[in-house]
Amino acid sequence: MRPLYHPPVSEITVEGILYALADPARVAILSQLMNAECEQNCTAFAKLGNKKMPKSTLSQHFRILREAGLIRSERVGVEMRNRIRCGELKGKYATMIEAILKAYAGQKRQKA
Amino acid sequence: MRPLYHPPVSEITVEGILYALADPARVAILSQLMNAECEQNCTAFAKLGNKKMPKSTLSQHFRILREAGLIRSERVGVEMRNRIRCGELKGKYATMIEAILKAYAGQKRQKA
DNA sequence: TTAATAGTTCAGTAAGTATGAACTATTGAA
DNA sequence: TTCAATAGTTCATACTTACTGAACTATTAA
Repeated sequence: MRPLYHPPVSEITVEGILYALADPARVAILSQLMNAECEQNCTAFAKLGNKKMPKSTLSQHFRILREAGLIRSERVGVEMRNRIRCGELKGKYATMIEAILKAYAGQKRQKA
Repeated sequence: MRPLYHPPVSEITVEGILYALADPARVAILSQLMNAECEQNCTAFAKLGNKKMPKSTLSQHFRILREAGLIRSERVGVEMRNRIRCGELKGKYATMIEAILKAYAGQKRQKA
């Protein structure tokens, strides 16, 4: 099992972040991680938006979020703890990410 | 030649916009359209970011921006005039789009 | 008509995505 | 230890999507 790659802040790009967030499932994950205010394991997201997701798919979503520089994953015992890279993203990308999450939230509210 | 499709505001989605803007070429187009403050034809973008782009590729980029609801294209004589759907996007998505363009601009400045 | 301009569409290939199945890593018994 | 359970990761394959040269469409003008 290859070690998880976390890009340094200097390698994080706007297009990488947008690519990662162009999928509602990944935005839902990020959103939940943000609200949780604490790290969560992957299984906490097994069913997002009333549809259950295969764990392989979920794993890919986490990889993409991780490699975009949005989250940090760390193994603790049998599980993988994920948390937002808040401190590192602040300043450069915080405004954009917040605006995206807010727009998604507004859209979700409107559909309901 | 099939008629160009412009989604109504109700069909514009956050994920669609993010997908469209997850490509630097398309962001460059949108950015230039925004700064131009007037409509521009496609050829105005033939070389973005110091690399010339095949016109078929450019055409696809415009189609994606159009179908995401970000721009409106209209034939005028032989050329196709493109402009941002400013008024329609205001309120719902303006903040997000501005934040994205600003983040891209910051990134570009830093690379230079 | 014919040519020029400005794209659009098609076709083929290349690259990316989703997911079941198999595998890895860790913990906790028996 | 060995076995099972838990929590993912990686692989293989099918499927979808993107890039781009070539062919086509639409408009204008000579």
